[in-house]
Amino acid sequence: MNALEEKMKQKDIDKFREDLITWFEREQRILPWRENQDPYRVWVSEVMLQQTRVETVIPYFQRFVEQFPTVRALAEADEEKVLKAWEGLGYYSRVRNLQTAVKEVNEQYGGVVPAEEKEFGGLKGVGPYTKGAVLSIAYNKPIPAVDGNVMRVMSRILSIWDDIAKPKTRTIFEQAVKAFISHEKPSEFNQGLMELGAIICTPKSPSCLLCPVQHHCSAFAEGTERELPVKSKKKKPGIKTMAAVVLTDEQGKIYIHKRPSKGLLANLWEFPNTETQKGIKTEREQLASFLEKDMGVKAEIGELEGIVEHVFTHLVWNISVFFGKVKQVSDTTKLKQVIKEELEEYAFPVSHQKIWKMADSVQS
DNA sequence: AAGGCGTGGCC
DNA sequence: TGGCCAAGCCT
Repeated sequence: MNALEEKMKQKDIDKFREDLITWFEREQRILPWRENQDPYRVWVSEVMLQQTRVETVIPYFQRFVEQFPTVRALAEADEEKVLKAWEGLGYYSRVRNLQTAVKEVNEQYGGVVPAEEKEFGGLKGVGPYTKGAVLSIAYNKPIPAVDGNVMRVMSRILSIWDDIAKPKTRTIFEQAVKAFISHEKPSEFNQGLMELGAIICTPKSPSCLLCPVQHHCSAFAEGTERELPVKSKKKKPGIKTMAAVVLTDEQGKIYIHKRPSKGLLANLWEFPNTETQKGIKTEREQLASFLEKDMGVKAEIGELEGIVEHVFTHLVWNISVFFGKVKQVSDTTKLKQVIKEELEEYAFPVSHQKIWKMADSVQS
């Protein structure tokens, strides 16, 4: 008898599976990516839903699949437009990886999303969760799709006290789901686990009295549902002080900068900015020096207009915002000059949208 | 293994 | 209001 069978007998597993699927088929939410089983649409939705709430994703998903309806459309699109469609969703490497992967599907698999685990799972940005989710939902493959919901639900069902913040723990849940998953309706089973986690088996205050698998739940029986899952805490983010400038010239052109292709907010656009140090030089002096040495423009910088704070998962930016007038531009400047109306064609992170909003409200 | 990588909503 | 999260992946 293995560890899982000690927790639940095969007969009870059969009943759990049936109860879950019946509930899902009756209670599932109507969502745009559930209109059909198009593997491409399912894939896009799963990537958008990584670490992101359903309500946030819905409008992005609708616009995205309208603009890029097929693998081929996305594969052939300009990265600039793709990033713009993702603007505000966060974790921008997701969409750059998705486009990389879709290009490979277009070229290596004739535009058809591969249904084989090794092929699909080998694509950029497709990890163990996304692989299981897309292949089960779109192709009815009985492959586990273990996300945060599934770990929460199953930790309670089976009373699993391993720390879900540890990468290794996910494999424990994959083994459990392998034993539980329906081979007749793997799509409904996987989605049912996630839907249950989203609607009933919620993190803070689970609705156990409404739960379709309450009588299968070890945590409910023991009254420990609010203590599970166990999740260790992350350290709190450090703070970076920065100075940014909204630069214009006599023709009213605005000067913007493209971020590097790796790292934070890769390939997005921003207003020229630099990290500042407390000490000898003022922020204005540090900014002016940065513009001349690193950006190739000489400018007159005005008084401090305000401060923008932006909180990332792992980092806080405190940005002092200035306005500046460009006096001289080097041939090798790293800044792009655009008119106000063109700004909307470029993808900016929310932090820099806040900077523009501050500038725009002061000017008008 | 642990940390980088966004954002908005909730209490 | 600051901490915690929400359908993870990459290095």
